[in-house]
Amino acid sequence: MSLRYAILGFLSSTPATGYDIARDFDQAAGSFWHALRSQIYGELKSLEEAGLIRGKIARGDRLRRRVFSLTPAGEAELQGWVEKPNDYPGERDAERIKLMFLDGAPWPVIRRHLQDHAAHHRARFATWKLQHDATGDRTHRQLAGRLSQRPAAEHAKIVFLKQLATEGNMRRAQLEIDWAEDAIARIDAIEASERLPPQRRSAG
Amino acid sequence: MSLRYAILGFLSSTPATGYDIARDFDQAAGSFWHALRSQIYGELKSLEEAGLIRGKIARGDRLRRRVFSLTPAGEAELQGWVEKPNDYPGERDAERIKLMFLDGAPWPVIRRHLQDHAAHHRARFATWKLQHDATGDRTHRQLAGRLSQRPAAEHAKIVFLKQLATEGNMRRAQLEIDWAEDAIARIDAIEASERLPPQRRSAG
DNA sequence: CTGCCCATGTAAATCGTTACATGATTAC
DNA sequence: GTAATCATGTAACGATTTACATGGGCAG
Repeated sequence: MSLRYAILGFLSSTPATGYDIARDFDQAAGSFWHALRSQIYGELKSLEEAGLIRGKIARGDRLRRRVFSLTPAGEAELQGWVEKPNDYPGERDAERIKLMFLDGAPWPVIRRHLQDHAAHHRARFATWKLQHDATGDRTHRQLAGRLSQRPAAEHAKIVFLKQLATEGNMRRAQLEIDWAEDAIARIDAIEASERLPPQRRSAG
Repeated sequence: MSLRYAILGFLSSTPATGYDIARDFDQAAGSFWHALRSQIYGELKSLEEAGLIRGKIARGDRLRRRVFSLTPAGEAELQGWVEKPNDYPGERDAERIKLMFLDGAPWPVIRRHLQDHAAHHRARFATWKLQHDATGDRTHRQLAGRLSQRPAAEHAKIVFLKQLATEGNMRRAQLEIDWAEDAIARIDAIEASERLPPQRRSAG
C-alpha cells in the first residue's frame, strides 16, 4: 500500500502530472519508494477513483496533460497513514543469500562480490548526499514546493526531517561500504596465510 | 526469483519437507528472505517440475511426507546464481516516507515514530546475534547440516561467510538504533528550546 | 520529414499475502 | 474424544515488472 502514500506525499508538496511524478520520483518521495511509470499511472487512477486526488487539464493545454493535486480527503488520508506505526516488512536480501552460499566458490569470486557491493553503495551514497545537500540549501525542487506552501515557522522542521531521512540513508550506505571493505581485508589476510606453506606453531 | 534460490540454498544444507522449510526458514536461509508457507509449497512444486529438486516419500511414512533434496541440476543452478553479480532492488522504505511527511505532526508523534524504529531494530539485533552466536559455536541446525557434508578443510570458510552475513546485519540494526537515538536527542533539544520564550542572542 | 522527447496508458506475467480447506498424529 | 501440532495444499487478491501501444510537439 505504500506506493499510494508515496504518491500522496509527492503531490502534497506540489501538483504534478503522472509523467512529472514518474520523472522526478527518484529524486523525491520515490527515492524511498521505487516505482515504474506503468504502476504510477495505475495508482493515480485508483487514487482518483477513491477521491483522494483530482486531475485537471489546464485549459488550452494541447497535450491535455492531467495535473493532479490532493483533495482534502487525500490530505487527511496521508496524515492518518504517516502517524500510524510502521509495519516493517520481512527481510528480503538476495545479496546475503548469495554471500552465504558462495562458500563453495574460490576467494576471488567472493572478493568480487564484496567489491561490487561496496561499489553499489558508493554510488548510492553519492546520490543520497546530493539530495541531502540540495535539501540543506533549499534547492531541492520538491522541497522548495513544500516550503512555499507552509508558514516560515515550519520550514526548519520540514528540512530537519527530510535531512534526518537522507542522513540515515547516507549512514546506511557508508556502513555497507565499511562492512564490505572490512570483509575484503579479512579475506586478503586469509588468502595470504593460505598461500604460505603450512607453518609450525613454534618459531624455532 | 530469489525465493527459488533461498530454498535451493536451504536444501543444499539438508534435505527437508515443505513443512520443515516453512518452520525453520526464519532461522536459516530464510532469515535473509522471508516467505510464507503457501508460497514455499508453490515454489517447491515449480522447483520439482524444473528438475532442480526431487521429493521422496520415505517408505513406511504414514504421513506421506515428501522430503526434498537437490538434484545435480539444482546444485549447478544454485552455484551459477550465487556467482552472478547481484542486482540490487530499488529502494522501498515506508518508514522513511512516514518520517518525511510527519512534518505536519507535533514532536511527540515524531519521537514515538523514532522510538518504535529503535525498538524494532533492537529486537532484530537480538535475533541476528542469536544466529551469529549459534554459528560461532556450530550449534546452528542448518549450519551443522552443511558442515557435516563438507570436508573439514572448508568448515572455517563456511562459518566465516555465514558470520560475515549475520555480522553485517547486526551492524545494520545497530546503525538504525543509533540513528534513531541521535535523532531523538536532537528533537529533545529542539523541543526544550521551543518551550523557552524566544531568547535574544546576547546573554546580557 | 525524421528522430527525439513528452505524455498516457493497457496487457500479461510474476511475485507475494491473506484466507480457506483438509486430514493425520500425538498428548492429555 | 478433543485439542494441539504436523503436514500439504488451493483460491483469490494485491503489488510489481516487463512488454506493448499510441500519438503530439519540437528541433534539426
